[in-house]
Amino acid sequence: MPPRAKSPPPIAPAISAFFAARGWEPFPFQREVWAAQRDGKSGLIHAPTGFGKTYAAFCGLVAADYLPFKGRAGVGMGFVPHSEEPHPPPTSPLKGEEKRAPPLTILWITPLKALAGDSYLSIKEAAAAMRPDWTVGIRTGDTSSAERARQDKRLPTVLLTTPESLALLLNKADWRDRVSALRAVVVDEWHELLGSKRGVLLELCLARLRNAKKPSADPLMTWGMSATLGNLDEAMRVLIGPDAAMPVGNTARQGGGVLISANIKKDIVIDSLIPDTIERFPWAGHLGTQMVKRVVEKIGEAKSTLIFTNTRSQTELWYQALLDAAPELAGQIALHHGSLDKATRDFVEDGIRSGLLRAVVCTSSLDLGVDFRPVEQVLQIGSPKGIARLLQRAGRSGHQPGAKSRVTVVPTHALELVEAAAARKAAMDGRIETRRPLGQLGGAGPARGAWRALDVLSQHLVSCALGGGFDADELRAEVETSASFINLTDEEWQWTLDFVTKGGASLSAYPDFHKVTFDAETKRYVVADRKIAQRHRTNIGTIVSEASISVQFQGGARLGHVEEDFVARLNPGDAFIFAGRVVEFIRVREMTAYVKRATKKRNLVPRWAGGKMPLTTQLADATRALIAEAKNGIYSTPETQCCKPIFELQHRISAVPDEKRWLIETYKDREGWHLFFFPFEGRLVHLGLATLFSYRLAKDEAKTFSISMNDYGFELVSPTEQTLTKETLHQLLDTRNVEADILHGLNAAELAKRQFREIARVAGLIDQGYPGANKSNKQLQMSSGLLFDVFTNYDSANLLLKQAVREVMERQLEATRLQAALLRLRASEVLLKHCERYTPFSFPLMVERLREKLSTEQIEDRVARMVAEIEGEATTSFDLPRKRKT
DNA sequence: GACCTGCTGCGGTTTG
Repeated sequence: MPPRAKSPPPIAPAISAFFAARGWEPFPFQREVWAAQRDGKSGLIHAPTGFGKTYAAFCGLVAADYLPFKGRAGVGMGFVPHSEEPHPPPTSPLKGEEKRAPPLTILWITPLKALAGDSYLSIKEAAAAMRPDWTVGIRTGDTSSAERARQDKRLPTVLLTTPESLALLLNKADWRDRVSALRAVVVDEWHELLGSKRGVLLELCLARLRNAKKPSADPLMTWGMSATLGNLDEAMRVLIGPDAAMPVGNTARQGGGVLISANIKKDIVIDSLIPDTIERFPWAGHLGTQMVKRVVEKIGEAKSTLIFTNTRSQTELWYQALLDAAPELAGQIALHHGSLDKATRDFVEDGIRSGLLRAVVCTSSLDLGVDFRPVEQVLQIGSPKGIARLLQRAGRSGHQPGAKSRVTVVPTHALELVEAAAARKAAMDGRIETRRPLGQLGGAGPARGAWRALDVLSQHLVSCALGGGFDADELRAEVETSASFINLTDEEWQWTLDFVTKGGASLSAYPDFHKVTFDAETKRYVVADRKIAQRHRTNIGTIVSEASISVQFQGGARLGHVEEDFVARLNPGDAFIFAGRVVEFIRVREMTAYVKRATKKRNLVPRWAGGKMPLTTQLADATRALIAEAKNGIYSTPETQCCKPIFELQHRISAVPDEKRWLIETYKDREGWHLFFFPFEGRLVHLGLATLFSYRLAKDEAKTFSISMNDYGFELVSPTEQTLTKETLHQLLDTRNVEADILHGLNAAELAKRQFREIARVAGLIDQGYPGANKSNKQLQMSSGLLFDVFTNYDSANLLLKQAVREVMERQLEATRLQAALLRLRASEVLLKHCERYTPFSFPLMVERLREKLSTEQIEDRVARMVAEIEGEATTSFDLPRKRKT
């Protein structure tokens, strides 16, 4: 008989003692969490950070595992178990060894490696106090090979990992044995994964884990933790899978999910830095550096400040601007963004934690992750773009129960003041954005135009073939239990299976694409080729980044990375600002740009091609509502009050729209006929509308339009006469054939081709190369472009091609939102104004368009002239975005 | 000497 492990201490007192020893309040909804976990249910916990969600979830699971499944009434913190009879301590399957830790019992998934490390410390501490027999470990890409080897022998009782590392774990042939004792999966920051392909990948892995449970075993619990979302119930359903469809209360096995939404009152203060005189405040621009003095003052008011910006280059510029304005801050401020070297970022993060740094200028790289207690205030430079986003950032300050979170929006142009006020109103009313699962549009459930991420499914099929092989029917049934693949059609399933086995219709001649083979003996799909297996494992995951070049001091430290295109335009001797310093470019060798400290003046800042986030629907709605107030002479916020002169001018020379009326301005000058439309629907929808309108206007007679857009509206300019009547407008707003017309108007093939790169990568059509030896962007784009052409010509039914078009429609044009916008505009009255000059609303659109076309000198002249024209009505300066001279 | 537009995230190995 194998020796029995030492009995763990009674659990309830251990949990109570753990909390008591630290003087912690229990998590306010702890009873609910634990009661659900005791009954083997799954669920989602939503509460502000700093209230002990992690401990609540973990301790409950510890107790749930410890006590027998039936007949428990509760544990710890005032709960008393019905039965004092604990589970028999786990015994080792390996003979002759003493005191083996229990096998993998809890899987803890985080979207960030850093978060895994952070939670590890908390969990390790809690486990040590309650279950000294448990082991806790981390497995991410950073895990050492020694630790990997240890884990490969035997996984720890609690394993913290990422979705990608979990997928890799399921690639191992014996994964089922390793998870046979698994009781619960916890997904931290689930909202970060939901709505992306990473989330889809995780859904598939969770379906695997659930399905691997023997019917006789206790069910696998899934617990998620999420920030505030407008659709928490949907987020929970997607996470916990088919459990959610079950009625609550029959048996523990069938219990539906438990949504624990802790409406803990968290004080959040949102305000704006109001410019001294709005008359001198820009109408356009994005940089906002004219507020630098005010920001320096703000920094002085708090012990520690996070300054969020919207782009990486803006971070670099603001860091320099702050140092220029307040040289005494040198050494007390730092910057942080995703293209900086990890060592620098770690250094900065430590500086915030220890309170050494006064202020850090950052991008959303600091939105999430480790807790920064010393942070007292948050500044947001420029539009926050969304309410949830602003709240997330506000939450980085006042990071403990009872403390106030505060964020101050620093506007970069006048209308951003209105956005800030709108965001505050919406936040106070609890109007928070939803995050829809990928491919699911409109209301709940698969809607018209819904699409499925078959690239992720393809990757998953190969993983399953590697992870012990699969039976097609069984796997299909399992896949369909994940929310993303509910109602998967026969065609989609068969196509994907063909794709991984034969490479689809056009690649059947190439054995490299026959990844999965059918093994007649075992009657299972497997991966027979070792090379294919290895290549698959090195390419797992759904994140596709732009290829980049590292920047490194010659013979010294790495600074971070910039994009190929930027480096391609540099000549040796050129200086640029990067990582908060001025460096001089020397040369490129093997995907590394070598630099040295620059003696000359800086003149360049790298630009990165990142996402162009539009104003969210909720924030756009709230902004329109405040503008409508202004139209009626109501200025209920300090921000709109400040903007009063601008609204009055807009009203005088054009009109101010409201909820029932939308504004179109026309204007004619030497350049041609200008049409300005102001739906206030966010820039992506505006791109779609601009494309749609220009296509429809040009359908009958050949015409060309220049287009520009921002989050408030868009402009069409025609060199030939273009007038607009209410009749033509009616035709423009026709909701029929919208997608077809947009696809005609856009170079859709080109867009889809670009989008296809990501799909080809995720589906395993192209390799990224080994980490550290990544292929260049051009290589990737070339091979994915080649495949795109091959499919288009020889395999037009390829479902990945169709997915590429859907992704362009939904991600780049927000087609669903566009349809809704059309309906709204059709139902509204139009205010059609012919204007004699540019207005506060149209001015930014004009600047936006000129920026694309004109050189710096030309644009300066033009803008100066335009400002002069407006002068007298209201004077304004402008913060003009400039084209870089290269 | 002006003045700068677009976020984040992960991942492999081992046969001497």
